Amino acid sequence: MGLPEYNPEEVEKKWQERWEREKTFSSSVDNRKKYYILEMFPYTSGSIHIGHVRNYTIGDVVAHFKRMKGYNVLHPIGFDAFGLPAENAAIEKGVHPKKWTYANIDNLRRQLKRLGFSYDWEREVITCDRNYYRWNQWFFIKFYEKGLVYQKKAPANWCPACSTVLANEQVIEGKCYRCETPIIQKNLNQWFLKITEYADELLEEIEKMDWPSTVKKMQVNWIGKSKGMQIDFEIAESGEKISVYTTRPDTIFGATYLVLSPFHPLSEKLAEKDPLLKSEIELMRKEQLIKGEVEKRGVFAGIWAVNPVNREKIPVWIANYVLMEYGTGAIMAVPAHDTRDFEFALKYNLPIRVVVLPPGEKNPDVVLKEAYTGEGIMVNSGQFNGMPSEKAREKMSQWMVYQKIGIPKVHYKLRDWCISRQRYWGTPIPVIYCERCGVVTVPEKDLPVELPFDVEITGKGGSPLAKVESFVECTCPECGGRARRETDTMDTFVDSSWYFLRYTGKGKDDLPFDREEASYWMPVDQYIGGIEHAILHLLYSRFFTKALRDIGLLDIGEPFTRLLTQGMVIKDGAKMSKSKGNVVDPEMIIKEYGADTLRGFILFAAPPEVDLEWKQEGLEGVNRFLKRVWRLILENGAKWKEKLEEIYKEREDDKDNENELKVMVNKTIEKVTQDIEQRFRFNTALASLMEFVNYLYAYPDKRSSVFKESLQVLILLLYPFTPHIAQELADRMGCKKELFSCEWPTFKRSLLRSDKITLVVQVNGRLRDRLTIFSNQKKEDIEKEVLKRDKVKRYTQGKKIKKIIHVPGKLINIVVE
RNA sequence: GCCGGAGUGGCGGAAUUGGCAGACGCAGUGGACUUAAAAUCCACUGGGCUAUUUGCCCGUGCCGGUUCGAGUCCGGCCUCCGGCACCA
Repeated sequence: MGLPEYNPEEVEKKWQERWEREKTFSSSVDNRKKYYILEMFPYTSGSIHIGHVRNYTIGDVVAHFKRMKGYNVLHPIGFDAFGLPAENAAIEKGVHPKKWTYANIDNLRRQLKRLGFSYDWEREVITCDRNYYRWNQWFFIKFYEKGLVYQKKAPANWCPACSTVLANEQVIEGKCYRCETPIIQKNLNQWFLKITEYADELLEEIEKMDWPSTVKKMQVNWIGKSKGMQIDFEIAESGEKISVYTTRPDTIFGATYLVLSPFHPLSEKLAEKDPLLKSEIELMRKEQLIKGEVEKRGVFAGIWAVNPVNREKIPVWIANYVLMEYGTGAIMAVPAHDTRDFEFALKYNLPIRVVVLPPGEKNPDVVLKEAYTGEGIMVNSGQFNGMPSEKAREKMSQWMVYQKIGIPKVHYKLRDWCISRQRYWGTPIPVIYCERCGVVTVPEKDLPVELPFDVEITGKGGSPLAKVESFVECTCPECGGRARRETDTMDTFVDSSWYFLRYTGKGKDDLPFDREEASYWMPVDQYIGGIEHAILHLLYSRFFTKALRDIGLLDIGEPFTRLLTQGMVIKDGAKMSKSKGNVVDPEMIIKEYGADTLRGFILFAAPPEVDLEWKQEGLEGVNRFLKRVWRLILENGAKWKEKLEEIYKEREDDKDNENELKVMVNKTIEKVTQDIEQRFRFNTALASLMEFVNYLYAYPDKRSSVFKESLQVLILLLYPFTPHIAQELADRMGCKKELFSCEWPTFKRSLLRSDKITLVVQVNGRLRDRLTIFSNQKKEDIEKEVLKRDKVKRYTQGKKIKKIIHVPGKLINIVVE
């Protein structure tokens, strides 16, 4: 036949080299409308895996599409390069973390280029570069000045295996998010970012975001806002105050005892006087430090409190189920209406008094089998008896405020973000401890505090930096006296909280990012990444953006307008992982089938947000499709046209064929456009392209100019998905331009439907017949014709027609009795 | 326990606003080409009853409802997946 065969490796390398040489996808500020598309940058351990390929392919489709739609597209990439794995490699293999990391980056970069992603490589960001992490330090100092950073001694989540502190968000089911070692608590002096200051704003604005509702919900739950009352109880003997926090002030008449956390200051005080109590409290403290549910235990504190609403004397207990970190560290126990209090009261035989009567219940002294936590009618509650509990909640709150017993209070589950890590491979915290001046931040001119290269990493005995004397010992920038440097480094989530801002400028080093460029490009229009970052990274980035706005560096408060969370790639029913041995290496696939086939398959196999089951056979299907496209184009050697016009022409004397082909082309354009633009459904977009190709193969008149233009449309529509083959075929057709600069084909509305339509005919909702009609036929004529059909008569004969439902162009349903 | 999400052929999935269930692809079956294989092309492919086609019945996790019409909406369950979890 003499047609060149499809050789993906040759084609792909040719264009990849050209894209690199000519910096094809480089972008800069201009007067077009901008579009910032971003995928979560890769962590620099090892090599690219299929999950990355999925993430980046989705982004690349959108980037190409938007370019063709005329947007000025920013599509950058970089590397998240600090973190524990680099140190683990050092411990296991004896490689320096820096060498290991940069070697990995070289490999990742090569692999990404081999996949042909349209990145602007001039904007590459590497978070372990001194020119990047110096800005982490600079932000730290700015935040410190603004009061958004503080240090405190606090019990910290400590991972014994990693010998470091972890943030709350990094503790998953009581275990380390990285190594799954059970977490213990340790009291340490640590640095915190005041994310709680933004709790309300983070909560309010999440509602408005075009994000998946699951992610929004997860963040809302994580912030965990609750509205209630802080109520003061008095200790009977001394008149001292104990404040409790409750969301159910309406149940206060049912409070039959009070409970203190074992960490409560009063528990501490009582323990001092009573050695027996002290040992009990210490035991409970230990129990509480174990994450997860522990059997409820408690002890009578030996004192009594007075319920402010009815002056009743109630016992004070200390129990392991009350947390010091939330509310006031003390609660009023209402066993009748709280499941935990109920369980505890049963165990220690404490009184249970019903104050909210469940609907249908008449007896105010009913004996409950379990706590009733719903709403109902108030009983045993003095002047509030007979009121619905929702209303009582409001009235009693007002009354308590008036009586000066309590005040309304809002609490959050969100905690401040602890950023101290006792590790080497991270950003040094720019703080100096001076014997005379105390805590001093490093002056801006001395930044960056550079991470020393010569260090011994053993994984044991605390921070490796603490052992580097040349690093630790320094002079105080204020008094010039002897001082010591902070040896903790920052959580790597700090690095990823602003990298998207760094991309907006090209390597300017007098500022973290150029304000003008940032205000042009930001916010990110579309962000794409794994659902596993729903809380951590996405919440931190939102906080950072707001904090940067408040120190005057940004005009916006939300970094990511639209978010897509892609599903995992699964093989043999499990997430791909080395330990399970079910990993598929993208490079092997590329070698065998080419990058276009890999990209095509991963888009075709499932919608982006759904988990994708890896099936080698499916890959071959997409490869077959690309080969079919290759042959279709080359066999019919059409010439590339500057402007498409034949496919939009409407002519009365069109042959059926021709009209149908035009409809097919226009419908395919519409479908692919909508699937990319509105729905992110690349699987159905590709399916419609496959249908289109099947149709073109079967088309009888392959010499017509409409057919030839159709081939060009096919190439243009295919380009975002499988750019190399599309570009090559366009080139062979004589296209002088790169496809990204070609216009995305439009469709003509009047050509979305052919003259002849197949109408579905139902009788009583059941399909009985099909009828071909002309789109301009009158409604009444169609109905008459339908009723004459044999297949219809069979079901309507001798029956009364009640009504006819006619959905024009779609179906007719004849309803008979 | 609480909060999300999802259940459709042998498989991945499609059906966008309530209107032909199963697009597209995989696997499978039959055929063409071939000395043969690969590649490619063509046809069939949810289940059952019919058996010449026509045709009829059943079918989207289960039970019920709304509607001319339900995979889609409503009520009640079941199962699986994800998140949070002594948060007062």
